[in-house]
Amino acid sequence: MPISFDKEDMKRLDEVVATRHHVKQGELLFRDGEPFKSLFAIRTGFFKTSVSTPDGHEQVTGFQMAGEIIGLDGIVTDQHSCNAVALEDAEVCVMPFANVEELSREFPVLQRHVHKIMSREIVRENSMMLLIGNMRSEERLAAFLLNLVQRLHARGFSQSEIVLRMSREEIGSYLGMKLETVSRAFSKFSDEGIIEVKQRYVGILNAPALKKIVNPTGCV
Amino acid sequence: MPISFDKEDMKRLDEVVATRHHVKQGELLFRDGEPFKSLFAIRTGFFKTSVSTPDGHEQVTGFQMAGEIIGLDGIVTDQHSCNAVALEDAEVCVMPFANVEELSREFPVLQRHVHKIMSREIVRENSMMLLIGNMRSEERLAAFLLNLVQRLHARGFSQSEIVLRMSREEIGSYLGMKLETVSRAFSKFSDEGIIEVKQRYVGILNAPALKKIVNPTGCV
DNA sequence: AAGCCGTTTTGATACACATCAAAAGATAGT
DNA sequence: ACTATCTTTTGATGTGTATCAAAACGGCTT
Repeated sequence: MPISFDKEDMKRLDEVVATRHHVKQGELLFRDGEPFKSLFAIRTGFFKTSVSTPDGHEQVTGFQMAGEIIGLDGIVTDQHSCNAVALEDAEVCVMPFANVEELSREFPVLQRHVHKIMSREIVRENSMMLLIGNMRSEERLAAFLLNLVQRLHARGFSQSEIVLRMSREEIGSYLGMKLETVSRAFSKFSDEGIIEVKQRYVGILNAPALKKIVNPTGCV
Repeated sequence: MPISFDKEDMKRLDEVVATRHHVKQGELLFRDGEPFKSLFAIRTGFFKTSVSTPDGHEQVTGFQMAGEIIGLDGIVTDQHSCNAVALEDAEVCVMPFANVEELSREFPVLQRHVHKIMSREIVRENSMMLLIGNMRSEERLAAFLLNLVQRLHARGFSQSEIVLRMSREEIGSYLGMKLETVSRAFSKFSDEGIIEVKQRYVGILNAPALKKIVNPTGCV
């Protein structure tokens, strides 16, 4: 948090994130239809969120990692409208939304922060629509991998190595393609020497090439 | 607005929506990259928002009508990240975001309202990802038409008649398909007697059939 | 009313991805 | 270590939608 607060302020702000919660791999943090009470800040671990069609088809709507906030979908109806599943053992801060709102009124910086988080999610989903609606399968996977390393790198992990926490099927669902197509795209990139794949480990050997796949007219 | 304010309050709240702005058909309300200052509440008219790939491909991210808010994308970076174009002559209320934030701190109902609007947009985009990622072209168009009449009906328009404000190409961009495919789906529905199409006029003759196309296992 | 332009429709063909199928490889339990 | 199960890879085939092309239609200008 960029601004300095006095001790009293800090104590109040701490209250909002006081309680923590552990979620084991495979467990739900919340599910579609459940009453909404709190946002969750991920401390450690990795989540996926997803929505479903009535006939059971799942669409992964996002993958979230440490430092990211989940649960924003629940605000509008006071009910969650998606499922959040831990893809590895995780710890979250439970932030009762009533507290968040109360403190936001008191601390403009926090208010601004909350607004930015929600806006960021809207912008992210805009770009996902662009991705799913306009790109072909290999472009989607390349964009996905670049996004993932970039976020991991921002958290102090390697700039060129990923250990995927999700299956091919989950990647496919997120990107609007079938698991076989995901696998084929991985193999193709691997054959071309752009990446190195061993199960869920992915090494990025040629990042510029990946970027070029996403944006063929590499005019940046 | 559901809650009652005293006169002084109303005056202050009015300030936030004091200035109005007219946008002619085809004109931009804001464009990608432009500094973000205000949200816009649509009073009359019809807008589309879109993002673009570097190579010029456009993805329509939404169609907005009276009563809806646009500009939320700009909050996170203080820059707009999409374009908003009027599809018919329109009037908007300009709501400087600094005012919105200030008054939100003062009036919890307003704060709650702002949060819900942002959350609603997040949920809408989740369902768009599901639509584009999992459904076939005819299902997408059916869902699109149902969504449109529902929103129009909520504004006092017909439950079964639409005058489209957007071209086949714009519909296609929004739904992740080509304009020819949109046209073919329209023709198919028309042949089947589900809808009546004459240019941009669409009459819905058999709403249940449309719903069944979206959700084949009509278990609701 | 004639001519021009952009939009929409319709047809023929091509291709990207889905689907179906099976083998190979990992992972877990006994 | 060995079987059972799940995940991933790879191949063969099918299909939905894109692409290419041209005609039909409607709106606008003069």
